[in-house]
Amino acid sequence: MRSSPLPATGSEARPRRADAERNRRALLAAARRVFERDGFVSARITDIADEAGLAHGCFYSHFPGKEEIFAAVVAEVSEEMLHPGPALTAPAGSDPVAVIEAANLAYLEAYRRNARFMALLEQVATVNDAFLRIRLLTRNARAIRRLQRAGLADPDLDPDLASLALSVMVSRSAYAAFAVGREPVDTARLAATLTRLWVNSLRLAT
Amino acid sequence: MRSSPLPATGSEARPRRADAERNRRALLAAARRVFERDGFVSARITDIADEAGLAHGCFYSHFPGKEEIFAAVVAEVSEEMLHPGPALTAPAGSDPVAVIEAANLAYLEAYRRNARFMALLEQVATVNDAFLRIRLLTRNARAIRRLQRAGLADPDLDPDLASLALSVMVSRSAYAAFAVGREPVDTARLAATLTRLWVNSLRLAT
Amino acid sequence: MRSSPLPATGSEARPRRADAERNRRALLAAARRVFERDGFVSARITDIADEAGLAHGCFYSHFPGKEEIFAAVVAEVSEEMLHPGPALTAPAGSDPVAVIEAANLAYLEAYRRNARFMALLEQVATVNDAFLRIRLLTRNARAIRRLQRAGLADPDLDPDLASLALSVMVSRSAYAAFAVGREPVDTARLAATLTRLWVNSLRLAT
Amino acid sequence: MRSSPLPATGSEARPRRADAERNRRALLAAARRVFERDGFVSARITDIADEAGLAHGCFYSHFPGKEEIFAAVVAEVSEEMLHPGPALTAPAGSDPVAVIEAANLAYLEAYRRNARFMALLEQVATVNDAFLRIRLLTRNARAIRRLQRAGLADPDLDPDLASLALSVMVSRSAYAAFAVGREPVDTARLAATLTRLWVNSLRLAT
DNA sequence: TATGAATGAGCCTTCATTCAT
DNA sequence: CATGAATGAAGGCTCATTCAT
Repeated sequence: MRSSPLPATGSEARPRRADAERNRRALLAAARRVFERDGFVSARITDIADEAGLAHGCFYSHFPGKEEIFAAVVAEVSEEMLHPGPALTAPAGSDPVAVIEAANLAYLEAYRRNARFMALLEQVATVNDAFLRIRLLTRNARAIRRLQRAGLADPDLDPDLASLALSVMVSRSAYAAFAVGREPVDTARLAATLTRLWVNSLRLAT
Repeated sequence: MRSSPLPATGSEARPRRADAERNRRALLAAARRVFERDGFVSARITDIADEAGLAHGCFYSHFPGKEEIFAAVVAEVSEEMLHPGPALTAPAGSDPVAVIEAANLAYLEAYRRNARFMALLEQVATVNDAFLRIRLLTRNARAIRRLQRAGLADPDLDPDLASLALSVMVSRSAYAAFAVGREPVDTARLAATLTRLWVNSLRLAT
Repeated sequence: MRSSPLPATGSEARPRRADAERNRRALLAAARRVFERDGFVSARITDIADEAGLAHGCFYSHFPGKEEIFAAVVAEVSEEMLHPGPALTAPAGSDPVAVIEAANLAYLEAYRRNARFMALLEQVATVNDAFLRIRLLTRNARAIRRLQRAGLADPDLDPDLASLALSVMVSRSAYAAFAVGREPVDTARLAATLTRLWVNSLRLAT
Repeated sequence: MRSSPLPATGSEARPRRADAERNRRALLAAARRVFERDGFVSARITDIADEAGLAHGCFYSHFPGKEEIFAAVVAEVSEEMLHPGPALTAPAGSDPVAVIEAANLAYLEAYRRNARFMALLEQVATVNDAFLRIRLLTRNARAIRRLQRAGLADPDLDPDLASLALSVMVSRSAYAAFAVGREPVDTARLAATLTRLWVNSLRLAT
């Protein structure tokens, strides 16, 4: 795995650095595999280092501890999983149903790709994580309010609670379908169902 | 890990000494408090025994280990939490919306009462648990199919996926509202919102 | 062993006492079985009491601890196993070879009957036990000296060391044959061999 | 209890750090002292590590548990104690009595050097150990048969049983003399006695 | 930085012994 | 005396973290 660095002419600094970065990446990738396989609690520093082909003592040159490397893996995965539900903030004039369906489909596909790690996230989710979602919920709630004012959505719904409920409906359905269930689920069919439930529930004019 | 997930509660109900039963109950109550406070993994046998006012060695006279006492606490809580979503199988002739609202409200109230422990359960939930819910989902899916055939529900919905989505919408909203969120949530208002979303999403004739 | 004293007039004294003695015997018998099955170290007070059909707390009404009940079992078995080798102190005029053979045979038979417990004894044998044997050895050594003086035994042998060697030859052969070996050993044949070795080794005039 | 009775000593002979090997040796030496002092059962991992000047956690870097380090000590001692009795398989033409005496003396000396640990071995001896000796016994039994056929040994002896008896006579005399007895025993004198008993008992032509 | 041996806090579990009933 | 629940000392083992090389 390791490439032998160039002989000591005088330039050991650069290959050293390159090795370090490579090892850091190896640890991250190994951590993801180990976390997915063993869960957060059972994952051991030693296992992560072993999986990366490094001595366990080396781990601490790159990460202060298990929580931190977990956070780093979360950050990696989060790039694909930013949106826990379809954003209703599409440009004016676009078909809102199509927008919702596209967002749902994108989310479900991303979830499916990262299903093992997302399952892990659900178990480790802490209060902090939950509050991170609040912004998204607020954004969705604002969109629902706008639709209500425009006479396009059921005016009897509480925008905040409806936003919450529909958001968790999508994310938790993805969890049930991809992280827990064993039988393969037709992603498009699930996306279509979620979109229709969403549209129906808001009584979006179609 | 260990064999019997649910210790036989019935057969040991009549112990030789009343003290023994009292201490068993004390351990159960203490375990619930400790689990809610520290989570399953961090909970220590010693803490549970301490919380119950007993020596830690005594713990093993009543439960084989941490998993078993956890299962016993789960069994206790489960009596209140049997229904993860509103059952659509109300007696014919009753107002379906009222039925749904009543079921939702009952579920949310029960969830709120046991919120701390339910939050714990979500984190410890295993694949097995998920499959236990399938029966309920199947029942709900059947109800949706029946309504569709009767022309009372949106015929374009996939009954199985819709059943899943609405079920997790309710349970996960409860989790977000009572187990994670800090601000008190108006249970009635949440129940009303969930019911309306449910009715709307199925396009139940009202 | 102990005779039950006269009852105190007409009360519960007699059955109580009788019960106590019966339980003491039950514990002794149970202890022997448990020791033979599990060895001294692994034997637990609880197991002995269970085997006797008594509560473990009851054990301490009869014996102070594990060592003491073990000693009591040893005492029981010792009644059959007093002689670790053939005594050479037969009445004058009797055939010495016949005496040796009879003694060996008796010892081997007794060993075979108590083989499981004797095996245990070998493992638990302490320095103290060893010194208990010294008297027997001294007695045998005296006999050898007498035979040497009478010109009936090899005068070049050290009587003390020969006594020791021949004694352990018999007892350890019994151990190997009955306590360790799995195949059944012909006791008579072993006795005959030991006797012949003994006679030969002392060069007893035959 | 655990799987490998003898840890591979050869493959780990060249550790990355010389310290590791030194500490492994320190643990072995410490274990021998602790086992001799406290016996197998009472010996604690902590004591062994303390005796070696190491933290107890470090023990597990070198040995999986108590049984394994004991086996390793046994292996060490066994190099000196391979022969539980004099081998009768001397080259033709050599004086058989001298051969027996030399073998006995060598065995007794080795036993004396390792007396404390041999005493321990006797107590921990299991059925397995006993069967390991069978080969040696078989070899001796063959030698006795050969002597009998050559008219040089008592033809009335059962070769197998005699072989067993004489073997245990030697090993158990060593035990009595060096492991149990407190008074110093003259090794040469004991060897001479055992040899004479051996020669006499087989009626070896001298 | 990489290595991997050493450290030691921490937890689980067993079981002899006590003691109230 | 019998009972069996409670006690708590004792020891095994794990594993995150440190550190000398």
